[in-house]
Amino acid sequence: MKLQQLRYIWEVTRHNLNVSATAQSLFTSQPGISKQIRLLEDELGVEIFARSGKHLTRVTPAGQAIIELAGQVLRLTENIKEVAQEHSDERRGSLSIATTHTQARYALPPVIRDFTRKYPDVALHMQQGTPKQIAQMVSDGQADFAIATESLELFNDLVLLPCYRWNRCVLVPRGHPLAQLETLTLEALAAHPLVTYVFGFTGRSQLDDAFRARGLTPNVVLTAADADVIKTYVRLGMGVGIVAHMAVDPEQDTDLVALDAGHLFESSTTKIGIRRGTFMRSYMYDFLQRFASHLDRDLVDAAMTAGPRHEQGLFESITLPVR
Amino acid sequence: MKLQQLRYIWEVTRHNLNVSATAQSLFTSQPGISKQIRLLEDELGVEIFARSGKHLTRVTPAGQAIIELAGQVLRLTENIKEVAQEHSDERRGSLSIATTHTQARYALPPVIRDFTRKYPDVALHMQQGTPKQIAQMVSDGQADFAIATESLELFNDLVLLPCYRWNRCVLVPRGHPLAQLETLTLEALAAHPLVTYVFGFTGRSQLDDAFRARGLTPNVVLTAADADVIKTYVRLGMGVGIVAHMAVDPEQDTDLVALDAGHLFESSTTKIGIRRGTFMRSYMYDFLQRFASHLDRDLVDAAMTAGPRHEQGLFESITLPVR
DNA sequence: TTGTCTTACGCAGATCGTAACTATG
DNA sequence: CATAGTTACGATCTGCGTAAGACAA
Repeated sequence: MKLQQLRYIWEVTRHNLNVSATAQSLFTSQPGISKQIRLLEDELGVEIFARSGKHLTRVTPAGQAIIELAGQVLRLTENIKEVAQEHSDERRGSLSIATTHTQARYALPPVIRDFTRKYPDVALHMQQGTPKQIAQMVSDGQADFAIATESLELFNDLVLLPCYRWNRCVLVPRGHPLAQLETLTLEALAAHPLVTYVFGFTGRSQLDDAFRARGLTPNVVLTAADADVIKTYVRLGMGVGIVAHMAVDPEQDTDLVALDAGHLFESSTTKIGIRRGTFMRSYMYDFLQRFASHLDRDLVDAAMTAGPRHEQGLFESITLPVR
Repeated sequence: MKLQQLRYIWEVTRHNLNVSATAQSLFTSQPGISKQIRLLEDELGVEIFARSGKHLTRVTPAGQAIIELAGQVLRLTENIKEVAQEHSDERRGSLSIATTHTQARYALPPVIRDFTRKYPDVALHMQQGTPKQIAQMVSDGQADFAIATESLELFNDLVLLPCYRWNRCVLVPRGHPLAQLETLTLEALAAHPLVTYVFGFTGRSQLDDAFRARGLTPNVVLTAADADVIKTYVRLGMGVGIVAHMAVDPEQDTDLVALDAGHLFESSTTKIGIRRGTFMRSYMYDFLQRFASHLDRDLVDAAMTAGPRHEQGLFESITLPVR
């Protein structure tokens, strides 16, 4: 059994059992992979992939279990490399952050700026995606941190670190009737066409919940994955925008009026998800604390080593900042 | 990074950093190991072992972490092999049981007999040792099951499965004054020289506790690791024996009188310890249930996947058999 | 001086890529 | 007929063993 063989079966599975495509992505030859897989199967005495003729059609039950274990092995070898790098040069390495537009655009910039300044030799990758995509990326080891408000709890191999709470603003053009109201209500909102986040993004579910709880059906005419797009359509007069409070820029958005909506909706909590078992580089701890100052090393370590679904208790006594 | 390199650093550590001895135990050459370790260190860019001149003197901090991870990798590769074998031939394999004399001599024989009859192609190894030794063996992966009454809880990488409860008998030669008493008391026992188990064996601690709780100091004149030796000395008139109830054979021990002592001592619980993360072969589940019928597959799986120190709750509602 | 690791060197086996072949859809 | 996997073969690399050298206890 070779590490490469384990890598091959893992990668072939990730490429929908297409050996040729796997070979391309690994910059090696297709026969090489085929042969190594055969050799592994011979050594183990089990078929890992079921073949119909010359095509790999599916993973055998034994293969399921073996590939799962192979994945664990590969992640551990990654950890070994990380440990080695940490001890050879603790300021050099890489950090891959998967996140949503909202975080990337409004929450992360100052943190990223300071971080790259302090760690010029840490290669920083930022990948954008839907909350589910980014959670999947971290779960698969393609990224180190998932930063989002939604969907992270669906993956139970992720440790979730709550970072901050936030609430919403209603955005209207100057002179809009809603801006004249003394107190904003859900009923008033429901009377207007709305422009807000796509479902599955940026606390959209809390928004729907609030309307439903009052028996109202909001008239959402347009949804977008990010606040910049939403603002654009509010400016066009398509409707009333509902965005995260942090997405309002008092300097840039002078043509719009932002009405606080904290009393209308439950606040949402933005979290960082990290794969359980990930080796944490020192600069990773540093990043976490820069993003959310209560996330000190001890707390993070405690959360990472706590059993699945046990880590939330650690945060009960902590008051999260509100943004 | 190669699996062999990880195996080498792991084994070298287990052999007190003696490369030559490691090479011998692995039936390979010493330069081969040295070179592979060097190659691994070069690749990782960290020293794993600190050297003074040409001798490996200690493990570096980075090495500590790397070796720990390497161990996990190696255990996972073992699991892969087990999975493969389970799927290629679920009746062939091996089972290594580490246990104490008491279990091997009195509790296990019928189970072993039936088991080997049903699984002739499972190579059964039985290793005897002190409770601490056998727990260490399972923790190190040298054995699959640790069966004992004591010390297993000291290793928190073991899942503990309670099997049965048992109590003690007092053994005296025919005609001994204690045999005439209507009810046996601790005070009466304390008045006689005692022969019983060595500390750390077979529930010895419960025995000491009982005397101490009554403010008595037992006069233990002789201790042994097994009941056969104890009986021998009881026969020689050296003292009164206190052994596990199951160690008394009504047919063989006709020259001795066994007085039940269940009312004098707290009962002890014999447990099976299994390393967390071990892949369980189907015959292993079968063995467990033959040894303790309440240990069905679901219960064992639940205990194995429960977090450290959480598995005990699973057994709270189960009444263990008494032997 | 003994035990132990390192360096040097050569062989056997393994890996990988190219190219030709074959089966599937 | 195009796509994808297998077989065949040769160049290269790697791992391992022997033998000789170097350093500590």
